[in-house]
Formats: sequence, C-alpha cells, structure tokens
Amino acid sequence: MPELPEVETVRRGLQPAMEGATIVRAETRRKDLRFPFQKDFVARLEGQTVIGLGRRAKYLLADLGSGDVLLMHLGMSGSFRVVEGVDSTTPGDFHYPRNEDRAHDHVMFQMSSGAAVVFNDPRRFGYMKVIARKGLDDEPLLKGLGPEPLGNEFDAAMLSRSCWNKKTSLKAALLDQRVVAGLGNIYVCEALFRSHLSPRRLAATLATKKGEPTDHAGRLVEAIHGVLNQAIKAGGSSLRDHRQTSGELGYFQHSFQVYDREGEKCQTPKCKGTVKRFTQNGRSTFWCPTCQK
DNA sequence: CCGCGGGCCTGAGAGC
DNA sequence: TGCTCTCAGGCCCGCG
Repeated sequence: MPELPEVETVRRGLQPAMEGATIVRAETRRKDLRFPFQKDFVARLEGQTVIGLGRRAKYLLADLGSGDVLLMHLGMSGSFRVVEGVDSTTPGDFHYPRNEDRAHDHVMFQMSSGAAVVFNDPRRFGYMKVIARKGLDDEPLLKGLGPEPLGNEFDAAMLSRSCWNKKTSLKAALLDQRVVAGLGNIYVCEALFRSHLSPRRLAATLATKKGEPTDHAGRLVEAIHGVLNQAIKAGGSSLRDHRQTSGELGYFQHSFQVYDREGEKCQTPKCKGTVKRFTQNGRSTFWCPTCQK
C-alpha cells in the first residue's frame, strides 16, 4: 500500500498521540509480522517516552528516551489507528467498537496521552524492530537507501548520476530504493506521466555521455516533487487499505492521471492518446504511449 | 556487483 | 451462491 505520501500522512497522524507521550503498555497479538518480533521487543518499549516521530523513505522511526529507535514499516497493507480516550490495561483488549473486525490488529501501544495506537496489517508484510540509535547508520534495512525525494540533495544532477550507468528501464530505476527512497508503483507511474517520459526509456538516458543531467532529469525531479507534495496534501491515496490514523480515507486517488486508469483518455492537453497498461518487472505500469517518450 | 523473478500473505473482484 | 483465478501502494533473497 503505502508509499512516501501515505507514510508521511500516517506519521503526521500519529504525532499528536505519540510525541512527548510515554508507552505505558505495548502488546503484540502474534509472534511475528513479516519477521518474528524480537524477544525483548515489548520490554524495550514499555516505559519509554517517544521523543520524536520521524520518517525515512517508507519507514517510520520513533525516537525513544532510552536511546533506542522503534522502526516501523507498513508493508503493503499496514495501517495505524489512533483511538482517543482509552486507558487499556487489560491484555488483549484493544478497546474499540466491538463490531469492528479485529482479526488483523497485531500491535497496540497504550500511550500516556490516553490514546491507544493500533497497528493493523492483513497481509503482514509490515514489520517493527527496535534498534539502538547509535547503530542506526549500520542498520541493514536502512543502509542502502538513496536520497529522500523531497530532500535538498535530491536534484537533477544527483538523479542522473545514479542512473547514468544503469542497464535497466527508467521505471525500474525509480522503483529502486537505492536510487531514490520512498517512491512506489503509483507515484512512479504518475511522475513519469507528468514528465512525459516513457517508463521503457533506459534510465541512463537521464544523463549525457559526460554524466551531465539531461533536461529529462530536471523535468522528472520536478514531477516527483509535484506529485508527492500534492499527494501528501490529500492525505495520500486510498485504494484498498490506506487510511489516515483517524480512519478517514486519503483522496489523492481521485487525482491519478494514469495509475489504475487503463483505457481512459489521456489527460495531457491536446493529446489524443489512451492510457495503456503493461507488466514491467512483474508490476503493472500505466502510461500514455502517445505523449510519454 | 547488478538485474530479474519468486515468494511472502490475505482479501477483493471478475468470470464461470 | 460459490468456486477458481488474478491481482494488489513492498521488499528480501537467491539465481545467473
């Protein structure tokens, strides 16, 4: 599910409930998500104050008073819900309406703010891990990540530099978290459409033979900035699973121009093309062959 | 080292 | 209605 805008939306939703509050009680309702929970997972969380809640690529990072960091990934179907005004002291009792489906609520944090933070993940591709803050730079999950697409260091020069020797398509390069960290299938399709670049184009064509950025690279960076910022403003995209922590849907899916719009007329002014779909590296690519070159 | 395809899970929706 | 098949916002791993 979640790409950078969805994760950022979740972070902003969790912030008021978690930042400055203490994790009074932590509970896991099964022994694993994508990976088994660490044996000391709960022990390292309980009693700890959340100093700050940050994001790196599609990871959420909660800074704890102990010097640990709680790392959280939503996988494909993970979501968080904040239930206000709850003081859940009974194990297994997550205190929400009894008629709600609780089958996939896997983790709960009872915060001293009086909010319960509940992690739900039907497919269980998500995961959580507690690591020492000083080991953050060596953490394998984070180590290979490329630049933040909305960060200062991500620009046309940087993008073309990491693409000039790639043997693969532009689509695959943008999905590669080592090139830029936080994009997924939706926003790659949308950014390529906005910059009129073909997903089939060789990634290396973002650079000249001398390694200078072509104007394609500049257009693409602008498109990535634009689509991510707009999606964050809209609270992300809700196709199946994504929810804001309030339970509200995001609404950027209504602004998709190509993703999930196979067969529709291309929205580029004056373009007579139709949105097509094909499979690239095992994933659906949506694009307009008429105006994306 | 790089790029690709398989696999991990469950659920929704299409087609029969 | 109910079965079977395909597909889904991600990413690790093993192969060539």
